Amino acid sequence: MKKIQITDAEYVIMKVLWENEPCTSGEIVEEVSKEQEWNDKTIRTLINRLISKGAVKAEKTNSKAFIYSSLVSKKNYIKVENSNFINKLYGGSIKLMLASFVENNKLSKEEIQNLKDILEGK
Amino acid sequence: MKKIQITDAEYVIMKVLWENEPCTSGEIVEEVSKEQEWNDKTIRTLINRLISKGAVKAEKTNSKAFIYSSLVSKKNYIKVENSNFINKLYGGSIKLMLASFVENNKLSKEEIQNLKDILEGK
DNA sequence: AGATATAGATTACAATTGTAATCCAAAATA
DNA sequence: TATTTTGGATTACAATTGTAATCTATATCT
Repeated sequence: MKKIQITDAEYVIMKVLWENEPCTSGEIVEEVSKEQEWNDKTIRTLINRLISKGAVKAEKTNSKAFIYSSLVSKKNYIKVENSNFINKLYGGSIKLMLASFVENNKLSKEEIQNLKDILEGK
Repeated sequence: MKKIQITDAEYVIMKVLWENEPCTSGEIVEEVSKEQEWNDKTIRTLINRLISKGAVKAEKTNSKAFIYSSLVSKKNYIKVENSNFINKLYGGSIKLMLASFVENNKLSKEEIQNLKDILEGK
C-alpha cells in the first residue's frame, strides 16, 4: 500500500466525512462551511483530490449527485499521524513525548489522575 | 511575532544546528550527510531558506565561511509543534491524545509505570 | 603560480497545496 | 416553460517544498 498524504485542508473534509458518511458533496459543503469560509468550489476540489489520492470514493446514484465515503478510516489515519509525530519529534519514544507535554503544560492534580487512569486502562 | 513554518526537510537542518551551533555550513553539511543523502547544494539551499524565514542567522567572520546559529529554540519549536498536533487531532485534549497512544500501542507494565512516574514529576 | 576545492549567491524546475473560476448539463423553482 | 441553482469536470494560478545546478570569488593544494 502506498502512503496517502492528506493535507491540512483535505483533513477538514475527511473529518466531516467521517462524521457524516456516506453523504453528498452538498452535505459536505454544508458541514465544512460551518467551520471554514471556503468557496464550495474549493471544497469540491478538495474532495476530488482526496478521490485521486484514494482516500475517498464516489458512487454514482440515480440522481445527479454522487455519494461519497471514506476509504481511509479515522482510526487508521490517527494511528499513522501519531507515529509520524512521535517519530519525528521524539525518536518514537512515548516517554519523551509525554514528558514534553507534561513539561509544557502545568497539569492539575485531577488531570494527572485522569491521565494515570487512562494509562491503567481506566 | 509571525509564525515561522519549518518544513520537514528544513527540520533536519535545525536538528543538526541545535546540536552543533554555532557552526559553519560545512559542518552542517557533514552532519546532515550522516543521515540524509542530500547534495550539499540542497543543504545550503535549506539553510538559506531558514535564514529567510528568520529561523537561522548567519554571521560574517574573518574567513570566507559564515557561522550559523538558530534563532528558534528547540524547546520553543517543540512546544509549538506539540500544540499544533494536539489541536489538530485531539481538539487540544491531552487526555484524548494519551488515550489514543495507549490504545494504539500495547504498553508493558514497566512502560506504564514509567509513564505514571513522568506524570507525577518522577 | 596554476589547478582545484569550497562557500555563498542566484537560478531552476516539477510536484504539491491552497484557493478558486469556468464551463456545462441536469434539477429545482418561479 | 424560462430561469436559477447545483453538481461535476476541467482549468487556473501563485506560493511552498524538495531537490538541485550554475556562476563566482576565494581558499587551499601541488
